[in-house]
Amino acid sequence: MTTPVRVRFAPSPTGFLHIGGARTALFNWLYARRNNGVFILRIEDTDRDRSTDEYIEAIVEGMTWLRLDWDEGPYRQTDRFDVYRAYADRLIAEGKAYYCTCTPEELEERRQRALSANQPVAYDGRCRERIEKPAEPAAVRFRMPREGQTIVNDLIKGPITFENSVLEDMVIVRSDGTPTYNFVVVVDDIDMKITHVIRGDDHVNNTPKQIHIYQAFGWEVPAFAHLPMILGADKSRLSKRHGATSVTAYRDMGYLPDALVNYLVRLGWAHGDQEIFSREELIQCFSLEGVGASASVFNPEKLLWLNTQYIINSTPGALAEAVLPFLVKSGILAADSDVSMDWLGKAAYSLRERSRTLVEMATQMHYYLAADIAIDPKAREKHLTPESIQLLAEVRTMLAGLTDVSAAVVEPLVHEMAVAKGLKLGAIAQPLRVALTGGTASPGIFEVIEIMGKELVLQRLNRVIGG
RNA sequence: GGUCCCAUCGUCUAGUGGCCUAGGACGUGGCCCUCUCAAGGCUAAAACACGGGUUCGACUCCCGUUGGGACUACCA
Repeated sequence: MTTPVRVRFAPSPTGFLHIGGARTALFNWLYARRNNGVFILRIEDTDRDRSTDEYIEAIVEGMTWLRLDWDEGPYRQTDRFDVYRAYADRLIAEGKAYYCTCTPEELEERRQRALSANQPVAYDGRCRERIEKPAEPAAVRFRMPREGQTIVNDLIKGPITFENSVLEDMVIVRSDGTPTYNFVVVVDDIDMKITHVIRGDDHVNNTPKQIHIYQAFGWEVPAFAHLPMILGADKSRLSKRHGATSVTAYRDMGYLPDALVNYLVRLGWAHGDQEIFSREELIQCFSLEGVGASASVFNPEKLLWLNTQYIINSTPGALAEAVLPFLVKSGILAADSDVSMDWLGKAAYSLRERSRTLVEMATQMHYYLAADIAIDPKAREKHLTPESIQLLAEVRTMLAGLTDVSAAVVEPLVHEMAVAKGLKLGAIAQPLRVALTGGTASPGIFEVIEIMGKELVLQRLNRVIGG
C-alpha cells in the first residue's frame, strides 16, 4: 500500500483568485481526485501588510464557484507562527541557521552596488559565523551548503540541476519575528504531509533552497511538479493589462464554471484530440505526465467558444437557474418576480445557440419579458412596409382565432398562407420578427410565438399594425 | 549581470525515430443548410525557430545559436 496522495493549493491573499491560480488549484484538485487523494486549501498570509480577509473570501468564493472543493482547510499561516518559531529555533540551536544584523537598507545598497558592478547579487554571508543572539533586532538566515549540487526531479520538467554555490543564505525569519515564505512553505508541507507539490513554475528557483530546509530537518522531500505559466497575447505573464484575469470577473461576464474549467485544463494539458471534457472524464483522464512543459497563451476567443458549447449543451432547467441572476441584474426581471422557471427554461433554451454568454442570453431575453419593446429603426424601415403590415394584419386575424399558438399549430398555417400568396416564408417571417422582437435576429419565429404566448404576440402586433 | 525553464499552424495542442503528403480545435476565408441570427456540415489558407551532429532514417535523441519566459526581497 502506497502513501495516500495529499496535495494543496496555497494562494497568498494579496488579490482575487486569478486565472493562473485557478489553473494551479484545478490541477491540484484533479490530481487529488484522480488518485483518491486529499486536496487542501492553505492560505499563505505571512505577508501581513499585503494580505487581507477580503481576499481570502474572494479566493474561497472563486474556488466555490468553480466547484473545486477542498477536503481540509482553509488553513492560515498566521495561525501557526509559534510553530514556525519553534522550528527556526531548532535550526539555530543546531547551527543550521544564524542571526543576521544587516539592515534591509544595507542589503539594498550592496545589491545595487553588485548589480552595477556586474557581480552576483546574492547575500555575501557576512554574519554567517555569528554564534550568539545579538542585542539588536536580527533576522534569521538559513545556512546553505556552498558546495555540491541539488537536483530537483520535477514531474513535468524532468531533472533540474542547481549548483549549491548559487543558492544564497535566505532569510527565514524577519527581524520582526515573522517567518518568510520559503521557510513556512516547507514546514507546512511537512506538517500537512503533502506528498506532491504542484505549483507554478515561477517557484522552480525556490525549490533547491526548500530542499535544503527539508534536509536540514531530516525530512523526506515531496515530489514536485511545476506547471508552466499562462501568458497574455504579447507572451508576457498574464496580468490585468491583458483584460479580465479574476475568476469572478468571468462569472460576472456570464461564463459557466465548467466552461472555464474545461478551458483552463486544456491550457498545458491534452488528452489526444479531445476538446470537451465532463468533470468525470477529466478526473478519469488527468495525469501530470500529460502536462506540457512550455508556457501557453491565454486565448479568450477559444474560451468564448467553449462557453457557447457548454450553453448549447445545458438543459432548460440549468439555463433558467443560470440566467436568472443576469436578468435581475440587467433590470429585465424584478428580483421578486414570480416568473415560472419552467417557462424561463423554455425561453432560455430557445436562445442557447445564439448566446455566447449568459449576459448575451439575458440581453436577448428582454423581448420575451419586457412590457414594451423598442423597434430598431432600420429594421422597421426595411421590413415594416405598408404591404408587410397588411400581411401582419392577416396573421393577427389568424392567431386571434386560435386557442393554441404553439409552433406545431402556427407554422403550417403560415406556410399555407405564404404558398397561397406566392410568397417566400421570409416575406412574412421577417416582418413578424421585427414586430415581435424589435429586431431582425431571433430564434425561429414560430418558437418565439409559442414562448411569448398569444396575448403578448397580439399586443405587439397591434402596436405595429395599429387599429 | 547571474541561475533556471521553454521552443510544432496567429493561438491551444496531437506527435515518445520510420505510421507525417505533420492530425485536431479556436480564429479567419469559401460553400451548403436556412424565416433572420446563430448553431451545424463540408472545405481552404496556415507550423516542426536556425545550425551542427547521432542514425539506414529525425518534428521526435544530443550540442550550439537565436528567440521567449521565470526567479534573482527581511513578497509569495
